[in-house]
Amino acid sequence: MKKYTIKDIAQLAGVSKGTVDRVIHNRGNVAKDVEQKVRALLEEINYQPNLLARNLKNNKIFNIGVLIPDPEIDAYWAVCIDGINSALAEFSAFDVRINTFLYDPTDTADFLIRNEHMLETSPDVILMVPLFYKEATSVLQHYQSLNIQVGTFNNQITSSSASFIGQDLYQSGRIAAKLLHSISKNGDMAIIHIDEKYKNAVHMQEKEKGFKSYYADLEGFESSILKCKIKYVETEDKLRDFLNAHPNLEGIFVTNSKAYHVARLLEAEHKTHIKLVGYDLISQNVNYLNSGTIDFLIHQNPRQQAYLGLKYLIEHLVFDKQIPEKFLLPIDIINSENVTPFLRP
Amino acid sequence: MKKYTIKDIAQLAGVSKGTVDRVIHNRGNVAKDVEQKVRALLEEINYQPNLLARNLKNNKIFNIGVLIPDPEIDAYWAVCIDGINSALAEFSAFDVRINTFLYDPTDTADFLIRNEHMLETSPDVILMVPLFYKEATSVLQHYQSLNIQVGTFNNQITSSSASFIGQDLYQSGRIAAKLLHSISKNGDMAIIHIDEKYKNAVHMQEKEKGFKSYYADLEGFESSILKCKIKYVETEDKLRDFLNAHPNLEGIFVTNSKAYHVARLLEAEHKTHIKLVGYDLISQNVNYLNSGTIDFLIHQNPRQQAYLGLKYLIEHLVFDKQIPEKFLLPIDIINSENVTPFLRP
DNA sequence: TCATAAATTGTGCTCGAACACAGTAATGCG
DNA sequence: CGCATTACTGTGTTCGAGCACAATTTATGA
Repeated sequence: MKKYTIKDIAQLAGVSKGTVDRVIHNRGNVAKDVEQKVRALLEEINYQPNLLARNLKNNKIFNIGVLIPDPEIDAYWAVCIDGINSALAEFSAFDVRINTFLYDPTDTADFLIRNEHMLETSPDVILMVPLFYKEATSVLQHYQSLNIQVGTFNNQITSSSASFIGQDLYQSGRIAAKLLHSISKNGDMAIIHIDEKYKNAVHMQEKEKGFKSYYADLEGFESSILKCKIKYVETEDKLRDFLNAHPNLEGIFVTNSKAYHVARLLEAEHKTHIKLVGYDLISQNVNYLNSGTIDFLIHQNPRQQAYLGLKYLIEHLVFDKQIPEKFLLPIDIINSENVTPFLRP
Repeated sequence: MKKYTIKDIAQLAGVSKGTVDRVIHNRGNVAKDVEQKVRALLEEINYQPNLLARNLKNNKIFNIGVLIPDPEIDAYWAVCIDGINSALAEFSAFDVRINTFLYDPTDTADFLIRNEHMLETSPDVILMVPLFYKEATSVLQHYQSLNIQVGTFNNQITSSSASFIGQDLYQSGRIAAKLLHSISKNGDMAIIHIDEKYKNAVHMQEKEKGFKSYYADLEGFESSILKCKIKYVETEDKLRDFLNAHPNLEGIFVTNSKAYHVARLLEAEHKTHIKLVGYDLISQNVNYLNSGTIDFLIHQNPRQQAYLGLKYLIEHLVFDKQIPEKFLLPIDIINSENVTPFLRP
């Protein structure tokens, strides 16, 4: 009934706990027959070391480096801080310290600078959002050569061996399509990419592919899928032109968190009959969700991504647990009626 | 930088660790001035005991009793077992044992019998699904008098002080209404209660209220909200009659996991144009979701409910953490495109 | 004043794993 | 054979909290 300890096994094998310990850690200096005997016993009773005792002894202060975009510059990242704090609170029993470094999500140079700063704190493991593919790739490679475990979220750097937590972007595009299809069957559909200052091109392309694949699979869909790329600065005018140029438009899919720009325009132009699906529960979007101009939002759950990322790293440090190489969160569909619980900290 | 230990505080206060320990645990026998001094120090440096060390010493085997409906009788509960196992795996570092007792969800007497069996294992804490209000109330009262902490999920027994994890049923009714409203605007709506053998009447009523409240808040909704109560045994015929009696029906809301019965009939009667929203990701429902006959399912997340319930109890036992009195999970909207990740174990 | 009780404080052991180091047995070699 | 080297094994300390018990100081009463 009670859990077996090293002492128990030593007794059963008729040796001392030192010997059992040597076997467990493959530290040699054990006679072959004794080793086999002990190993057989360990196997038989499925010995699990007491992690509390192990960790009590190795009472190391773990230092975790966190490198994420600055929420002051893009509010999307604010909830990540919550997620990180949740994970920290959960493991407050252990001596885990974090150093958070915020970088400007519009500035690749800043990313590299902050990364240098982080490196100076000599972190044991690292959690980061690798927004910039090229820069992140080399940075991640560097960490691999330093043998520092890195967890990433939001953006997957496929060239790297770092663990990743995020969502299936292709599938989320399909979900958007399914939602638009279920609320407006006949007219044209538009995919609108509103460019952010930093390159999220891969993100948006994946979503577009998913969106298109849904309609391609559909039998009997006669209307067309339009596409519109807009630079952040020219949003208003170009969007208005686009809307006027396509009077048959019935649904719009905005591939990032900027759906509120479209919503604002739809209200101004009295075209709120056009269905609108976007991403992310930032306050501007939620307002338009509640007013009915945005119909659905897809929740990328950055809070949970950060939380899980940190949790996996801590459990790896503290309990030697394996970090899943890739974990895709379920994709939440949000409308005005279920949004509230998703907003709480 | 390093975490403070009792020894550190003792040194700072110029006393022995025994005295500090007495202050921390209010065990008295400490001079008033010394106590104040130590207390001030504890406050100042925000002393947090090393939970590893604490738990290493108190190496007690915790015994958790779990009382839930038998998944063999109602498959809905199968995922709860997964959730429980997840929580156990997460805390495998601690000596936490569970004894699971499965009761027949159609049989109040069986609930009481299994409860007796559980009681015989003298559990430290209990996790249960209190399906039957009357029986559960008295059982919970008994546990309260025995000073055994109980966590409940799925069904809230308002008369009890046991902690509860579940969902806002009223709100989930509103969500169903919003979904149906967004995919079919003009025709009549029906709320269908398919009676299960056990009384989930409160559940279904709350959902109905929420559903109605959504349409009541709506301006310019002219059609009617119909209602249909069906006993499990008479499903087919009565449903068919109901459908034929209401040719203007455009949407159906099934208030429990039995939407697949309606879906089967809709397919048989070639009335799949009628929109259908139901509950729970059981395989029959998921099949109809994928075939398109069910449009949305609302996910009550029983797996997460069980997981969280057990997690809270374990953290209470192991870390003395407070158990939230009531925790309402966010309500997930599921369609055919986002269902897959929600099904994994 | 001194014995004794009461109040207060300090010491030392425990939990289980990890590891350093001491101890013992076996073998090699001149 | 004797001494050294290797091969193996056992002992004891550490981590931090908790608690029993010993030790010390202070108060009380005759």
